[in-house]
Order: sequence, then C-alpha cells, then structure tokens
Amino acid sequence: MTLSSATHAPLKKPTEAELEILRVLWAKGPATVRDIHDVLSDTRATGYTTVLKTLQIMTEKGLVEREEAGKAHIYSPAMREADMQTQLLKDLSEKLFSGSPALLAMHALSLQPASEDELEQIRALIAAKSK
Amino acid sequence: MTLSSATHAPLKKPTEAELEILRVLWAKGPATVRDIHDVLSDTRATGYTTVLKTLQIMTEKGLVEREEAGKAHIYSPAMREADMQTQLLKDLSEKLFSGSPALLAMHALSLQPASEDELEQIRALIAAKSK
DNA sequence: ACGAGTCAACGAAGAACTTCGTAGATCGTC
DNA sequence: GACGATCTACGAAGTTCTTCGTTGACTCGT
Repeated sequence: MTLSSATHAPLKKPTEAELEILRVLWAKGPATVRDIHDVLSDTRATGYTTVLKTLQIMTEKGLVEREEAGKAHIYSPAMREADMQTQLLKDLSEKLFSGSPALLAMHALSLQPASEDELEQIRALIAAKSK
Repeated sequence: MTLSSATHAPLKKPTEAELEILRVLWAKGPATVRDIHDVLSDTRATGYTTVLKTLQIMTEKGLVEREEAGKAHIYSPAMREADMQTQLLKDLSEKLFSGSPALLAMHALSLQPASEDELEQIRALIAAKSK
C-alpha cells in the first residue's frame, strides 16, 4: 500500500536535463516554456518541444508545478534550491563518503582555494557546532 | 576525429549500478565476479550474470581493469576512490553550487552534527589554507 | 573420459531518458 | 471570420541502463 498524498509528491532525483531546467527556474523564478528555452538555447542547441516535453514529465514527477493561466503555462520549481542541494549532498555522501557529510565537506574543502570570506564563514559554522 | 588512446580511457561518470560495484572493489580490493556478486546479493537481489554484464561494460568504459588469469577474471577499479570522490564533487559543485566547492562544503557541514574529531580536522584544514 | 559445477560471452527485453516532428487548439489582428 | 503566430499535447524514434536467460567452454573429481 503505497500512500502518497496528492499534495506532496514523493520527491524524485532529477535527471541531467531536468536539473538544467530547475536551475533556470531557480535563477529566474516562474517561467514559461518559451522563457526557459530562450535561456537554455544560449548555451546549447535544444528544441522548443524538447523543453516542453521535459517540463510535462517533470510535472508528472512533481518536480515542478504548473499554473495553467492563459495560453502559455507557467512553471515553478516544486522544491527550493537549498532543499535540492541538501538532497543531492545526502545522496552523494551516502554513496561515496560512508554517509558522512563531514567527510564530504573535508574533501570538498581540499579541492579548491576558498576565499578568505568563505574560510571565515566556515570557521563560524564550526565554532557554532562545537559549542 | 575522436582520438582516444587505447591505454587511457577518457573517464566517464559511473551509473548507479556501476558505482555500487566500484564501492565493493574499493572496499575489498581486486575481485572476481563471484566475489562481487556475493557481496551485493547480501543487500539486494541481483543475478550473477547481471553483475558479469555490468563489469564487461565497465571494462569497455575503462572504469575497471581486468586480468584474465585462469578461468575467473579478476577486476580492479581503474580509479582510486579519492579521485572518484573528487570528480563527483566537482560535478555536483558545478551543477548546483555555482562551481564553488567551498559553498558545497558549507552546506554539507550544516547538514549533520560532525564529531569533535572531524571538527578539529576541518579547523586544521582551514588553518592551513588561510596560512 | 564423463558428468557436475563454474565461468565468460552474447543477445534480447524492458525501463528510463532525450529528442523532436506533427497535429490540433488558441490568440491577436486585419 | 480568416490568417499567421504561438502554444500544448501526443507519439515515436534513438540511446543508455539494467536485467537475465542461454550457450559454449573449461575444470575437477571419480
């Protein structure tokens, strides 16, 4: 008995193409297929109906929500960017860092020169955590 | 003109099933199909030939290397776990953290209570960076 | 040397993902 | 009210991923 209310979709991991669309929506806010396609076609060659189809699938999956006002539908992300970040970080930490976000964070820190600002923020975070 | 030498495969992102197999190889070292299947079938129902087929594909992709000594072949990961961690972290940071591993790290740190040991290591890391 | 067990190779089927062509509905303008 | 532009919906094709059944080869013990 798989119960999942109509209001809350059971959250699914987005595919590559879906994530690209979500990024546009997070950056620009609610948008039509045309809006999204215009942004995406700056970077890569992509057909209008391809974007449309993907958005239809994303609606079924519950990744976006659609307002059907007027002729062109308006799409919004169903999840905040921060929540998606959390979800994918947890996923990656489970698959590749023994389920430890801290280990993951350490590896990420060792990757790149962080700015002094960033380092300061991290210090603050740690200070707060160690109490 | 796609040139790619026979020796160095151009490294490809592993799929879910492939990553599971790699995790076994990183944990146990070089192993046969039987070894890997035994480990995996503890967790989930999976057929022997499924594992075999996946390993054959992974060999083509250059994700694993195969030594054909005796009857059963012996597979090893083509990439160290740390390098895969780096690769996937960079990928995620580009897709979802404006290309900033530091931002990613901060988000990861905010996810979970880290142990005092971990916090100490992170402090050390930061100290080294800010010099 | 025969039979049971184990192995790699192959092919095929089904699912998910990506792409896009075509058709039909709708809106604005003249 | 008809034309052109724009939109959604639908379906189909191609690719990748996952799964596994079957086949033929090899090995070991008797």
